[in-house]
Amino acid sequence: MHPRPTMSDVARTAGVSLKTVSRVVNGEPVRAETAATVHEAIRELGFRRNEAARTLRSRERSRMVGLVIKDLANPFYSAIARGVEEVLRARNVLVIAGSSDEDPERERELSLLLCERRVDGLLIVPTGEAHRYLLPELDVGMHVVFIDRPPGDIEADLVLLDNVGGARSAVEHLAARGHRRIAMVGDDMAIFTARERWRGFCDALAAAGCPVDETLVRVGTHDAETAERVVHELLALADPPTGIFAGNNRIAAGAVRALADMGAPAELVSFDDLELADLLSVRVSAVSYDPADLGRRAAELLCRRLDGDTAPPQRIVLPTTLVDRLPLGVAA
Amino acid sequence: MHPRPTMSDVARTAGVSLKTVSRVVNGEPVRAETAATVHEAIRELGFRRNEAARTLRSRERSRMVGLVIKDLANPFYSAIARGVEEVLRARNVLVIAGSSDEDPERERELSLLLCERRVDGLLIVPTGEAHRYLLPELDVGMHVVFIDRPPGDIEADLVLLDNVGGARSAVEHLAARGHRRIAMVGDDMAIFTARERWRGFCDALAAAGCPVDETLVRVGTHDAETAERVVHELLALADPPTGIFAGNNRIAAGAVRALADMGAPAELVSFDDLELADLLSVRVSAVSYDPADLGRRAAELLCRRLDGDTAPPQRIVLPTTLVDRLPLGVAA
DNA sequence: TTGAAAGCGCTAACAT
DNA sequence: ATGTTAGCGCTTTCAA
Repeated sequence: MHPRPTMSDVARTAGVSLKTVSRVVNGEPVRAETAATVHEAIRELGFRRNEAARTLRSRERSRMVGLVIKDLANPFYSAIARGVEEVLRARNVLVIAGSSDEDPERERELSLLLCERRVDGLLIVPTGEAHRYLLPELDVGMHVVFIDRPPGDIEADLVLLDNVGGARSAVEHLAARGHRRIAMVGDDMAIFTARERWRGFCDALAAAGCPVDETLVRVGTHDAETAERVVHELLALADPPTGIFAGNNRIAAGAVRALADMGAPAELVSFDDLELADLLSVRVSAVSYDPADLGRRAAELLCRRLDGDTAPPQRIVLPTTLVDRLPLGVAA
Repeated sequence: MHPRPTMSDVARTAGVSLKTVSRVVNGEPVRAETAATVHEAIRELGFRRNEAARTLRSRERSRMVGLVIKDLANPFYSAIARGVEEVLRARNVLVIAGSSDEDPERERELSLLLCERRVDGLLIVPTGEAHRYLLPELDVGMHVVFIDRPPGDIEADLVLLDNVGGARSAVEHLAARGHRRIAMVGDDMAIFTARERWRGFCDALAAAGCPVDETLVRVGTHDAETAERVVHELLALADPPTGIFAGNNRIAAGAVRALADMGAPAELVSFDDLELADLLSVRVSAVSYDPADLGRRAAELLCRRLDGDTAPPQRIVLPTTLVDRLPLGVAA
């Protein structure tokens, strides 16, 4: 194993100066014969330019951006990563991605590690409420775009889903099918998207002239197992719901289990679509959207900032679509 | 917006030498009072050390590894990414991840970009058959571990699933249930895993004393739509199969659609498990495994190499588990 | 067209 | 305990 050759090594081997090698590597004008000699030396030594050194000296951007998401393995977030990559690839920018696991401290740690690496920008699906630690970085020109949820205590660019509108459309869908007793099973209200979806749920009920029945509202449901239990409880009520709005796909999966178990005595609409939904034994309509779009739009916004856009912080809201999979005709 | 401060700036503000700042930042012994002054200046200026410069000078590792997978958004590959991250986080190593989209040229481009960034190692789910372009990098000490498929024309560390054994267990499962007419719907035979699973299929049939019926073998099926059509065709045969082995989850999804459509006249086993499989209208057993393990094992192997292990290229094969979801009793 | 010298932001090796 | 000098691998600047 040889040590990694540098431009000096190439220069020595080719019998030219360091600067000439630099010129060849950068495609600057050099006599064809000289260039050939240098290329020969490059091949012989297996030289590859050190991008970190180049960036340091030339004061160009690092062409890396940092992406902090909840969980790389979660399809929702990995789709975001993919959208980000799609946009940045065109600019030859690489993505350093990391999972925060919903731990604000880990999110902070990761973000600051990325700043030390001098990424050109940071894309964050925030977990905590405290983002003041980014202020010094914003001050010295780091660009940050938040995705899916707003940051806690700073103003910054933001790309969101239309959580309120999506939830509203789900409940309108149920109301239009004749349901009056509509339940909501939602996630922890500490989560921004859960609060927004709850707002949409209430809006739609109000618009439909249905009072909100507290006994039919179960927020704070964070996993599929709990959701399954909660839906069982709802269906066991004396006056059970005939329509159920599941606040996310984890909850929907639990709800599908409970409904399948009880012979589907209620209709289900889910925020987030489910894999192979058309093949499930229980019909489920869904508030659908392309999570990759969140990543794409955030990356595009970041690129505009890198290109010098200094407009005040933007807030982009992406629409959702309702996928109707409930049986034809009106229920309840 | 201030320019980004350097250690010199901090030194000037604190009225000390550059080296003293370096000492403080690195936690080397410094008089408490001096340290306080320096910390004050660091806070005031919003200084954060440039990791690229540090790495360049100290000749330490970059603490970044590159991960090249087929598609960041695909749950199989994003789970690999997650496994990699899990192992590397403990070492404070960040992951630069990119999608090759099954384009060997893109894979090459990405890998070499990562080498220019001087990542400490490369984890690649290879797509092409040509990996000689990595030889110069291997020669100067770059560490490469391949995941899920072997590289084309070089020797290197490798972490794989037991494709042959998994496929064999799937077909044994069907044979044990009394099936004699077992079909295989497999992916393109240009793909390593498809070839291996085909081998397992043949092995198991031979062991069960079933001849391989060519009319029941449909390889070259790359997407769910094709799989659906192919399974329809199989079921429409004069002497149709009673058991079907789907070579991957895309194919299984198509097969589930076709089977649901025809009233499930055959039993299905899939290589790769399906999301919410227990809730599908068609029962499907699966050859299951933890894709994150592929990433973890590969990252661990890489770490051993970084720690100086110079043993010859390793080949790690991870076992699969059969998840039996077919109805009790013997079919066919 | 080519080269020599300086320096990006930092640490190593040596002063003091 | 603190500072000075040199230099990581490269590009910039300026000179030949």
